[in-house]
Amino acid sequence: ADTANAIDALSQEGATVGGASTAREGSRGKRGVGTWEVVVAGERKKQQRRKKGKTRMGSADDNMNEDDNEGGDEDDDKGSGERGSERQREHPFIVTEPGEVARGKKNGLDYLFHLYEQCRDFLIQVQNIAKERGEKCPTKVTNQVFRYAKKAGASYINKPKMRHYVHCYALHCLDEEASNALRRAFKERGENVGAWRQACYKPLVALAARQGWDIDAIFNAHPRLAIWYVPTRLRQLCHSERSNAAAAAAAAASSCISGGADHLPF
Amino acid sequence: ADTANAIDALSQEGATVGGASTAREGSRGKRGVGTWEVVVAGERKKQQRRKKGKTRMGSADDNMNEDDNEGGDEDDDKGSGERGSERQREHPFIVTEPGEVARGKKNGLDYLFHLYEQCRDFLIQVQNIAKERGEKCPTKVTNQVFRYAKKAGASYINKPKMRHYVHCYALHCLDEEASNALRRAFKERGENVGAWRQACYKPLVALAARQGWDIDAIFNAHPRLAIWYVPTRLRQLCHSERSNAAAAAAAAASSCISGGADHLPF
DNA sequence: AGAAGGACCAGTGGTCCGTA
DNA sequence: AGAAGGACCAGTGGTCCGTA
Repeated sequence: ADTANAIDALSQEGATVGGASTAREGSRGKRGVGTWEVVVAGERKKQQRRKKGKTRMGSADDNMNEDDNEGGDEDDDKGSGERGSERQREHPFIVTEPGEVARGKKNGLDYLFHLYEQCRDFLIQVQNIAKERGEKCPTKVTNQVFRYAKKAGASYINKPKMRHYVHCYALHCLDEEASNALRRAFKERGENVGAWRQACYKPLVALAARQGWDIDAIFNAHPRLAIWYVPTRLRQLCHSERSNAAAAAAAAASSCISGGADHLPF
Repeated sequence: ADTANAIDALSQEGATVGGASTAREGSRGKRGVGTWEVVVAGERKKQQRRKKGKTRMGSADDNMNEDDNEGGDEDDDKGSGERGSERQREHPFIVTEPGEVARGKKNGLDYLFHLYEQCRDFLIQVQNIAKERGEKCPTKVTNQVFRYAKKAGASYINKPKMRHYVHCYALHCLDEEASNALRRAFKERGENVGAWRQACYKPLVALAARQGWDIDAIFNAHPRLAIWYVPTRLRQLCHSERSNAAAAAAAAASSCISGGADHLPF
């Protein structure tokens, strides 16, 4: 449901930002999640692939039949212009409301969340290949999945970025209302993405408090979230907040037992 | 049930092999699974600990309160004899019947399986510490667990050994009748441990065939087995055997359809 | 300044092979 | 020879910090 929503939002963004985007649509559209990529590709220069010496073999991320290397239905690394040019970075994110299109050289939060859905698609593909081959099958988005995504042409997906915003995606999955409200509030106040990202922790910790503090269980209970590692920072916040809550509860109980606040006041 | 059985068997073995074993019983017995260790310790020389330069901090395997470093209720590394002597290896395993005591400088298979139960105990301790501290909590017997076991004094537990025999333990868990029968047969024929170990694969693959070939699901469905990684070799055997079975089934269907065996006979 | 991501690092899963 | 396990190695999870 929200995936379709995100794609809708971006197809608009595509119309707004687009331009030279149709050129790569053929090769990118194959995976069925092509709409977003086109937009970004419109701004992105040809990436130079940095092949290391060794060619690893035998894992699900290799031997992607002909989707790898552009399949030949388009110009590939050598043979076209812009050979020496560095790959452009993705546009930075800005805080957008749900459904809102980012203007200028920016990306919106619907697009951010859509990247998580794409990673899920890539994971499912890696899992299917692994099962077919009788190899061990990842349950999480691992390095292997990021490598697979890159080989599949989704060069705008990378581990540091995805890990950076996992807890934001978690809030979006677990309490979309709260997530949407937070986005609107931070957009209104003109906050930057970093501030919004920081603010996502608090409602998540509150949610964990209501559900017994087990943040791993909370992630695992949600099918789209279960494939993501719980971020260290979120785990730490839940832990220390639980300790605080327990200490406060103990203090309250103690003051109750002693019949007032005049006995061991800390 | 079978753990108690194993411990019974060993307390006999202790009486047989024992001797200088009581000396370490105090420090080893703490964990409640001390009986086996005593036997082995009777033959083992003081181990010299090889402390590497860096002292890692902050994980559940560190800071074992005073169980570490022998707690001072006995002589520790420095200060007693046998300082320079190398640690003795464990006695090699021999094929024993269920309940049978290994004679001489050998260990029996009940003892082998007991080591898996001990690892499980160590995992549970590591998990409890991790939960307490709000750190990520292992679901499998990881390097961290082996490190913890070593620090807890169980120096006879090591990763290569445990991984080597996992599938033997799996058969013991999943079909104890078949496992026992195999042990008796191989003991009778005077086979060595390597031959018995190899032979454990076949009944496991047959069991997997009956349950839809998903060896991961089979491991995960068993509470004591779920904490062990599926051995690569076992996974490979299940995969290739499934392929063979599928090919055979296809050939049978094909010969059925063609009404005989005169059409594409391979 | 705020942000994206290449690249590094400590510790992992896996098991080989020098050892006894 | 058969077997135990120290120690190595490729690829992991995690994220810093040089880059734009």
